[in-house]
Amino acid sequence: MATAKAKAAEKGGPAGAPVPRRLMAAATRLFAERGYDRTSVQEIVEAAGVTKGALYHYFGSKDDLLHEIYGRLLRLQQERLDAYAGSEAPIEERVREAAADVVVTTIDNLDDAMIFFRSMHQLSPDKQKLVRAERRRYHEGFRALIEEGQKSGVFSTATPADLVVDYHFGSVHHLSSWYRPDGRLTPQEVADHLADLLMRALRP
Amino acid sequence: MATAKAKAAEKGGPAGAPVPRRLMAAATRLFAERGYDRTSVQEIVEAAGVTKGALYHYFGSKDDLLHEIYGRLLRLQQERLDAYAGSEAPIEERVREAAADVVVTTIDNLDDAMIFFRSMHQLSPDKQKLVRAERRRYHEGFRALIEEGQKSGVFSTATPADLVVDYHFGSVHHLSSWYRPDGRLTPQEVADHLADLLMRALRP
Amino acid sequence: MATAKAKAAEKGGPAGAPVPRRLMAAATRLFAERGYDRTSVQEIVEAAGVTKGALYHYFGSKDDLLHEIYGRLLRLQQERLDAYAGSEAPIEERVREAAADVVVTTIDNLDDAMIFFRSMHQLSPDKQKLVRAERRRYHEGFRALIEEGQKSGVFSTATPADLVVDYHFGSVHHLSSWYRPDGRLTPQEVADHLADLLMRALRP
Amino acid sequence: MATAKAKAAEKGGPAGAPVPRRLMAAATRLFAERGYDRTSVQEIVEAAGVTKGALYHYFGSKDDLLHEIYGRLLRLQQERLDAYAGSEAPIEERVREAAADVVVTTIDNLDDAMIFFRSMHQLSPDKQKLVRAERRRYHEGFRALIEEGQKSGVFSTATPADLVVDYHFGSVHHLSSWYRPDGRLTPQEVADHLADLLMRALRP
DNA sequence: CATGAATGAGTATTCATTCAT
DNA sequence: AATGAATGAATACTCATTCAT
Repeated sequence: MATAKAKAAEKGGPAGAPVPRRLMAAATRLFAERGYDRTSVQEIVEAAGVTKGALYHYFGSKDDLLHEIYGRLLRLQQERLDAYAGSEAPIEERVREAAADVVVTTIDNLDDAMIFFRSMHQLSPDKQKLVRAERRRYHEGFRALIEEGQKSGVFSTATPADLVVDYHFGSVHHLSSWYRPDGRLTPQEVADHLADLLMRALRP
Repeated sequence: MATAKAKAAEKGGPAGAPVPRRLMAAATRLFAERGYDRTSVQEIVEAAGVTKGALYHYFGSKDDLLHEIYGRLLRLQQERLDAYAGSEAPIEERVREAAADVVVTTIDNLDDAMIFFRSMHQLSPDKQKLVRAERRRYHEGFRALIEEGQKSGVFSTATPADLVVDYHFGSVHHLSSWYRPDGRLTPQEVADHLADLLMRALRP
Repeated sequence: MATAKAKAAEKGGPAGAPVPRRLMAAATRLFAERGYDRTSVQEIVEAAGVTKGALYHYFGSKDDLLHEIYGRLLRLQQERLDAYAGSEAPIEERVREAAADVVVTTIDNLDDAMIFFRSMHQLSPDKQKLVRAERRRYHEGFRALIEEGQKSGVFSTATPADLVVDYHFGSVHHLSSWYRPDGRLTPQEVADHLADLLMRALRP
Repeated sequence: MATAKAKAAEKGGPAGAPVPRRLMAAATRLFAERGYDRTSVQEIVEAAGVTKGALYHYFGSKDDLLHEIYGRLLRLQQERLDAYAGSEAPIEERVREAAADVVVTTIDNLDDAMIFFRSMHQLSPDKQKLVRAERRRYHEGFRALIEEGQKSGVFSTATPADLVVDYHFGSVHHLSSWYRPDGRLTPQEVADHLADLLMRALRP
């Protein structure tokens, strides 16, 4: 039975995975499909094969599910940015790799990302504040890299670093509006192109 | 009273402006403030100083108000893009100006833009299809400009034109997430910076 | 039809009476029968022959219905007390009559009274505050009468007037716990007995 | 640890007292604070520092806790009334002392009393019947004392004994609505005043 | 043109209780 | 004796929309 559980849990699938994981998987899929407010708690628990009581046993509110989805994506991206920031590679390389990496991980978690950009404002005000604070931390980490490149002369200083970050992340956010897994380009190709555009824009 | 009307009508304000305009103004403000689904029809009619009957006299549904907001913004931007596309100026200049202009008009209509990016998926499927088609037309108009520059050799062909357009428009969509009217930069300055980043990225 | 309405409205009956009155009548009966919290909004609207939407069109919440029931009783009793307070009769007579009258009107509105004493604490805190303030005003009006009698020497001063009022009103509150319309004594007989007990206790 | 237990057990406190007692103490406090229906089983077990399983091990239902609170108070008051009834003192003295005593014990157990008068109707019908029967027994015991006084001529027969009992017990029930431990009068003073009012009302 | 009372299906959330361990 | 995950039915409340006037 332990092995059955382990097997089914691979993707948070409905069979024998732990209930909270099943709920998160169902919520993520449904929020991405029809949006947060168009998804009822009833639909989530039906998709997860549990009852409402079980959901509220693990999550305080529908809002909590949304917040957890954000947390999952934010933690992942922050972790990866930290790795690039702390690397020994030349700044130009670190920025290019970080810029491409965030594209790849966004595409790999496109449902989470779509939910993020569409539904953040439906979070309760206090949770929204928390998310914004974490988001800002991420933004500032990236900005620090850009500024480092500008100070060392490998990047143009024509544009304030803040704007550069917003420019790049606008395109990252936008991915969930147009990227289709069955499209012409692989995630890595898209990532390389977008990172390339950023690097070219930063040439002195 | 005629003067009072004229005065209040400046911004679609509540006093004596035509009822449909007052409804649109109220809906736009409220949708931007609290989101489409968090705004009730009751709140809209109260803010507009009319009754529900009046709203349903002019608009078929709440959904229609949203669709109308989209139409207003899309028509404006398409019009302006067409002007740049049809101009006699060198291609580089036309792209730079179009790229900057869409930033300025987006900031000038930041409420509309915020609603656009947050609430498009809350439109009814058929209206969503309509909007997407118009959006695609706009996208293709812009892509044609990029391709013209690539063919004539003034823009690098390293990145497919489609991706370039998505890159730039990602940052335009993103504006409503970070731009604040009381911020450091004027709309025109932001527009110049973002257009500059695009042009630098396109350098051969 | 206007006459039909008028006829049916006599007791707030369900037939043609105005919807708010029908709702109040249904709520009063059900709250008295099974208590506030054991009565669902669904049951109220069914008993009134309307839909939930109609209830919430006229009342902001279930709580509002309760508050309105209190208001109705409080206004009635305050009005009558004011009449006795302002009368020209000798103080002893005024107190006896007021003391008896509150018993009669309590019995005449026994459902309201029962709801009052059982369910007041289930009101929202702010509404509870309002009710308590009005109740205190009533209490103080009655206390003033007692004190007037004490000062003029017709009532004993052995007991503080406050306690006297609480003593009498305890028995008034208690009425809904034991009085049955089909019992041995008429409302007026009960009232006379209780007023008599008060007057005897107040003899110097 | 044994001493810690002993200390905390003084008031049925949470530390080391037996689990059922801790549950009763927590339930009593919470029911008095926010009412029976506004208190969840979860809150009770948290306040008692145990789990739901433990509660249902000792009590059949939430309802049982309420019933037990009633039983505790009723047993105490019946016991004390029986003592006065069986005493050798003159009837006037026995009534005065019983009337005062029930006031003191009500104030000493004000939480129990408040729960009693507010929440009796929230008991299940059959338990309610039981409680009412015990209450009636108490009422009749007190009435017998009044009647004894009336027959022996020391009390007026102007008022039926039943009504006299209801008059006095109305004020006892009412205590939990106004008595505050930090008020002007001690429990004994209040008791003396209320007993005095009763005795004065009964003067022939 | 405009009203606003009324609808009815829908929403998130709560909670006493059970039961496998 | 005790846990705590899970149930499932019930709850108050919302809201876009309709329609007789």
